[in-house]
Amino acid sequence: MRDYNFQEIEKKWQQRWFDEKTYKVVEDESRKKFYVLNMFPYPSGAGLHVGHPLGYIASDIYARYKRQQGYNVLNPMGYDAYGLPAEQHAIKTGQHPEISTFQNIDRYRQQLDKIGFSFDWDREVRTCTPDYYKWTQWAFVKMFNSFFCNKEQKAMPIEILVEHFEKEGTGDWDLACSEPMSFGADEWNSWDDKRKSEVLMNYRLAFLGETMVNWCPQLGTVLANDEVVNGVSERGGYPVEQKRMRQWCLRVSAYSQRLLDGLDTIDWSESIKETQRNWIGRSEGAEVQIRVEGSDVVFTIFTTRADTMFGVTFFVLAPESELVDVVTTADKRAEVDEYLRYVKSRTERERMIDHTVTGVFSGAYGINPITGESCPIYISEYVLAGYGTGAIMAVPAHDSRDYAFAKHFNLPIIPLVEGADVSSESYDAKEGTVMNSPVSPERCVAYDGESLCLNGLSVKEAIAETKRFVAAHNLGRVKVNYRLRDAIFSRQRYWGEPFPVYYKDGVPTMIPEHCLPVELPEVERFLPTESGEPPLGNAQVWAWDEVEERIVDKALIDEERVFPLELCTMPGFAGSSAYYLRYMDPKDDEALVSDTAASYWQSVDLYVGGSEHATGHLIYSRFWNKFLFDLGVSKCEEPFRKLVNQGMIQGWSSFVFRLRGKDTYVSYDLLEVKYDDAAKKNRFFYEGSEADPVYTDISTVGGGKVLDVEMFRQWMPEFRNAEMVLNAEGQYIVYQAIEKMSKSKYNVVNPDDICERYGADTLRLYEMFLGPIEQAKPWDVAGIDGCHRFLKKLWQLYWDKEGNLAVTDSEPSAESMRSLHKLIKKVSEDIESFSYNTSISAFMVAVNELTAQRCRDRVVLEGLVELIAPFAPHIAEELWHAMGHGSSVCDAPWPVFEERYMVESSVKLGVQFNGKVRFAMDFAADASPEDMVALAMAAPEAQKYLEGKQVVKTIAIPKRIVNIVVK
RNA sequence: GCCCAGAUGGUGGAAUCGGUAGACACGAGGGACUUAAAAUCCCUUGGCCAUUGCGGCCGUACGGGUUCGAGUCCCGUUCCGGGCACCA
Repeated sequence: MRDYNFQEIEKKWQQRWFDEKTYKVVEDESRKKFYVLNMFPYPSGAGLHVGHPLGYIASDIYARYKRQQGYNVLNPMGYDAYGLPAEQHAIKTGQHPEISTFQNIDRYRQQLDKIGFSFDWDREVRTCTPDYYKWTQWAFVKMFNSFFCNKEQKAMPIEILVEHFEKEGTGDWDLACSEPMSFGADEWNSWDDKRKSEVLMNYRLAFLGETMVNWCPQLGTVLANDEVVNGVSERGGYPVEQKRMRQWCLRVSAYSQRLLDGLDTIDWSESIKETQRNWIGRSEGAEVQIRVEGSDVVFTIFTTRADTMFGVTFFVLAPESELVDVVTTADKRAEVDEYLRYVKSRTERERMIDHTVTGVFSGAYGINPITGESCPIYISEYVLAGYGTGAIMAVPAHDSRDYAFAKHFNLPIIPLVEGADVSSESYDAKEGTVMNSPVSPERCVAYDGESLCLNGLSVKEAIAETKRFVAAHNLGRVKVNYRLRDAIFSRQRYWGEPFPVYYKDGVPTMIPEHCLPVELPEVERFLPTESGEPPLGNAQVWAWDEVEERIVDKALIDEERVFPLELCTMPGFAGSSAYYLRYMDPKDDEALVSDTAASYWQSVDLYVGGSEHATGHLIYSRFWNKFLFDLGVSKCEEPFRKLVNQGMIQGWSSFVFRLRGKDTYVSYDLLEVKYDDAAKKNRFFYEGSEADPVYTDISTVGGGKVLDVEMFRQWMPEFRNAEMVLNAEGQYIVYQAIEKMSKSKYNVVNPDDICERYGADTLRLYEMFLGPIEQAKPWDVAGIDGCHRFLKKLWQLYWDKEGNLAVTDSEPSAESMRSLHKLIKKVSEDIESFSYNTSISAFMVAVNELTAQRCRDRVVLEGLVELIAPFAPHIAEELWHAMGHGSSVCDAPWPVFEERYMVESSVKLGVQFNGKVRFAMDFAADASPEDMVALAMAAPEAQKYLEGKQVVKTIAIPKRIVNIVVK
């Protein structure tokens, strides 16, 4: 017997793959390409845990499978190296974040190398290196120099817009913008450069905008919408407040429709597409102009329920709306100001949780253009400034929020749908027949002799009719609104891409493309400056010399040629938005990606990563790609054709219980557990005194939740002299809970330890065997022995008792060939559908069958190695070479399934009577339904079901089923 | 509240087209080998009844329906997970 020495085998082949650059890939027009990509990791200080490789293994299997099928497979890896943890580490230790980041990257690389991935490391990218972020800055400059035409639905160079303005002013062009503007050519031509640049800012895809932002005081920076969860920061959980600030933004909203439409063309899970659809939040409606009574002021409201205009009893403005100031009457000023102060005092989180009705009357009235009636204008925080126009018409009968407001302020409620009972709640459904629209003919204004009447129509018809009426008589327009907002692109941080921007007389100006990259300057301190500037304010050499085109000392700033540079840096998603394009051509100095490389690789065929990026990276990346597609750089409208979301692997956290104020720890089974309703958690008591749960490292806990007391005492000094209260069996039982793997929870399982003990191939197999790839599951080491045993059995197929290769060139038996081809079929199908867990089961069955058959035939055993190679590449490589092959098994052809080996002379089928299976019997494989029925009825087992009964019906499907219905 | 995805043994999970439910693995129990342990191998393992007779009944969250036949399709209910949420 030859032992399966996995440590030796894996070390040997990993070295060979490295030395021979087995996984290096080059463009080759003669072969079909396939692009596999993992979401690249942020290299954290905690290193890799067993959850990280899950997706990498799944995609590696697919990549290796495709390569064996003859595809030219691109399977790169890199690092998302900019991030907050490295900066916070730097603030704490004074060490430059680049040092700790690069250390972490080295550690990741070592850990990844032990698992045997087929990455082409020559294509590695790191978002924090200047040769990489040069292209992040470049894309930003391109966005700055672009506008978006709504009619063409694409980005175009800003020069075209300037030319248009010079000739026609705004004209009839429909443009994506921050604020709608209207001016003539004369007006434009009369403006100075500063004014022109301000106006252009309204249209640029990367623009400096004065907007409400999520400001996080604790982090000292603004955050994008997807970085704020439940009103607190995603990282750290700090409160977030709304603040008006001048920030760089990306006009992601311009691409709303394309981002939505693209979802129908890509192979992503329905749930993640739905998440993105929600996030984009398209709603079709109408904008209607409302004139303020007794003045020329006109404001616009947005509604999706145009049909309810006859039920409007008041209007509401968002407290942040500029209109508040305009409409408020003198006598209400004090009240309104007080209300605005109250709104400002509330945090985003308070506003989200607490929905009590608040608001104030502005003193003004708006005229409903349909009824001609005046309704009071209120100000309330339930109307959001950032959506629609920041103003609404309130229809309490058919909107629950308006209803609550109307009840609170005693405003009238007019029902508009037949049979709707609005005595205790609003009727929000868009169903039913419209009435009261109008109540009487005189309560309706005629335009050009036509007045609106909706009575008798269905709600849906009424919506369409009102939209038509409003548009036809210039009372407003049909409008599509999106919830998706522009991305705030500035971060008041150090460890990120610097902006290629300087301020010339306060006008933001791009640094010329040929001067990129603008490298991140050195600073003394990574904290904001004393005057409150972002950390880059600490940099001394941080000013732009326009004549010499280089970065110079700040002290040289003058009015002619040296100007201050932007102090903010770009957010985390900047570097991760186009990295898949850079992998195609990572060393190119002339372009983000060369035209040839982009044309060859097109887009990512398979993208694997976590679903937590659904509203962040996966939206930004699609936006970024669409922009680059408009530029002609990217060759595909969508960057990721197929997306697979791997589930998180959770850890088992273990707790011991410390008596409050003592160094005594009580076994879990001795405690009394009480549920505290107020705190919504369990509390634990021992002999009347309370015990607090304390994390203990999972390595201190053995099977059966028994704590190794000695190990526990040695684990941390604070437990050295711990007194342990044991149960009757003399054991200390811990409490365990499933949580996300995290360093601070001491529940991290490290892949290195598994590789050490069982080998990388076992780890790969086991992670895939754990269950469906998309599903979250706790890491449970218990099952790993099964996968390890399987590899040992596989190994034994190839060696005889003396340890020599046992493979022979004999003619394989029909049953061995059947076992093999059954496996080929199953595994090929499973890989295509990412059902790796079931293909591993199929391998186990096949190996058991071949062992029982004492199969030694080369044809079968080589086929087996070819099939297992993507899953367990090390053992496959070893066996492949042992069987006399010189080249790597990763270039071995993928076996082709042949139906002829599956042919069986007979099939075993269940025979049913009245739909229940009663017995099984053999039928000829080509038996006709009639023969099958006859044979089944003649069988001795059948007699007791036929006895005294009449056959009503027979159903027989060859190779499937025989059913006989009797009565 | 709206949208999406789920619920199968002690556990992870199979059943890909409506056709023998529980593959495969873990755990558990029993046995072989061994001084012993580890390793390895064999048997049993959804529930209940019968187990000196090869068998019977029930069973895929719950209640209905379609069908010769339903884990799978349809209607309703409950529960768990995820997303969105004063978005007009």
